[in-house]
Amino acid sequence: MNDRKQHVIKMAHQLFTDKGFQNTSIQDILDYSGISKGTFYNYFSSKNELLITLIKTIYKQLEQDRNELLIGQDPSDIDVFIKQIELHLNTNRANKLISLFEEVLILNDADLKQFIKQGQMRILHWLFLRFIDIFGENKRPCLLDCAIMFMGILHQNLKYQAIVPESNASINQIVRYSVERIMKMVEEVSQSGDQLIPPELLDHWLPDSKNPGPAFQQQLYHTVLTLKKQIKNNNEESKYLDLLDFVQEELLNSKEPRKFLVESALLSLKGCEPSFEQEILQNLERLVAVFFSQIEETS
Amino acid sequence: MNDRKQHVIKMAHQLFTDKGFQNTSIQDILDYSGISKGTFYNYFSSKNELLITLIKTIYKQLEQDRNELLIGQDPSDIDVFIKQIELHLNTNRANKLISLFEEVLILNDADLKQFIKQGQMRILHWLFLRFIDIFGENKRPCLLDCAIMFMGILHQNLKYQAIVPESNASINQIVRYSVERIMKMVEEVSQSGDQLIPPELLDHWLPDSKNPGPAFQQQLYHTVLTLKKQIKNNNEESKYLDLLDFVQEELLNSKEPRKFLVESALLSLKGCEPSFEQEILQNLERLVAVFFSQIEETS
DNA sequence: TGGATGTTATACAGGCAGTACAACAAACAA
DNA sequence: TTGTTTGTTGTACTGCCTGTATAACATCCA
Repeated sequence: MNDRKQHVIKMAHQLFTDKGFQNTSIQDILDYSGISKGTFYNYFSSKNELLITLIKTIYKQLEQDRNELLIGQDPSDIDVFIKQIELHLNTNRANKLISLFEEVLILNDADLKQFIKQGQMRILHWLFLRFIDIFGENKRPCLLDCAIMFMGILHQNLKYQAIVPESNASINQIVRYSVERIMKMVEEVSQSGDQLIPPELLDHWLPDSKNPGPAFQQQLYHTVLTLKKQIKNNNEESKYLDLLDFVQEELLNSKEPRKFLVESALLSLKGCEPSFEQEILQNLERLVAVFFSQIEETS
Repeated sequence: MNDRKQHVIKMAHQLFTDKGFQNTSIQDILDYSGISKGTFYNYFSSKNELLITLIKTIYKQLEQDRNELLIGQDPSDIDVFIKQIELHLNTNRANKLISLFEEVLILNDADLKQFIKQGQMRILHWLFLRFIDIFGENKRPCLLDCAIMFMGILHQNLKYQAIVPESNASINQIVRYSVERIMKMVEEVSQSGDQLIPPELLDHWLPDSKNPGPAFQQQLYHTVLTLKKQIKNNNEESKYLDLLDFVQEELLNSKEPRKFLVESALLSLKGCEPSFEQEILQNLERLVAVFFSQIEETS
């Protein structure tokens, strides 16, 4: 990435943590980082896209650091787990990521929402896998529930601890307290046999990068179908049908999907706007974007 | 409140739940409710103020309904508690309050933030008092922590349940599951003796409780509850229970509370002095006095 | 009948996001 | 060297938003 672009991201990050995302105007970013409007829109299509790249860089680093803590250690060692959680929390706090996340979830930007939700899903997935390390494969059925509840317990404890006037508890204490609770809870839940969400559902939520998950397949299939129905009356019917088929085929069954071809196809489809409902076409675009972002992450 | 103003609030509420708070412009509200800009700014100083009054009306109703569920019931009955929680969640869902809340917490409006945070504190406080009802005074030291964690568990379970494709779990199941967990957890935590936040801090967070309103309601209801427990062994038990219920009902839900009746009831209660802890009864008297002094002030 | 109060319509100032475009700068190839 | 490409700048513009101001109109009540 460009040095200059990097610099803009850094300055924007500072502004976001100082004044909040919403409360930072693009003009602020321009002034603060000393670039012109034209350049900004050359780098990013919007403030949201800037935020996405910002969060991506932070989290890529975090996941790497977090996994390094595990190298050469016993994965069932609870102290290692606690260290990893603390790393998470400290990163979050240092970058004020939580408030940024919350802020973003409000915005009516589908892309951004999708992106954040996937990030949370990845954390949940990681937590689930670590719980299996720690508590054992035989407790698997209840461990997704427990991972979900652990996030709730931890966040809530942190939130109210922050309000306490003279906060006498360190992050370490809160994490240890929360971990203590979840350890007992895992025992209790696994004995009771209760289950809210079977862990298999994780695969639906978190499409395997190279092998798109069934949920993704279904969504794509459904979207394409809806679009196909809408072009019934068009005179260039077959052309658009072929384009849609191509996109679907390339995403689902090609080993190395060619991004440029798919995007070109989308562009052509857009050219026939009146035939399509705007919303559905945007859905397709979103799906394609999600698909390729996952490809690029893993490579 | 003005009928017209009420109507504006109603229309705005609909727009907010449909399109989100941020995404609804004042112009939208003007068009949708058919008033002019001048009138709007005559009613409210800003969109934020409108939101505050909106949330206030909803929550006033909710707290009343929620407390009514308890009248004449055993306060330690877990099923009553579950019903109250469900009422909360259903109201939240029906009004899309949660997203509104989250949305608001972002905005850089200090008033609004304060208002919402106090609302959350009130819920937490209520939860804490209910936990004392349910689990007993002797577990008090850990019950604020448990109330906090219960909120985390419940919200997180709901959040991820909502993502499940074919949500086969009802709200009732989720609440029951969460309550089951917290019950076991209370036992565990109270035995371990761990504590994160001492319950005394609640008083620091909450605004002064002298002024009536929701805080007053909670105090009243809790005082009455404590008294009820103390008369368990009395031979004229039912009579005193009825008296207490009457006082609570008259203060909270009557449009024109009859002072003479309430005071007569207090006198009768005093007649059975040995059964009551002096201090608690005086609390009740003080609350009643405060209540009527406020009534007389405003009339 | 006349004043108080509430309401409307409209114009206006100031701020924001995003687009468009002409002019400039630096790198690079022939 | 010259011409081209590519990135950058500054500025102007559209369109949407909030919040203020005000003249004209409506309604109620004494």
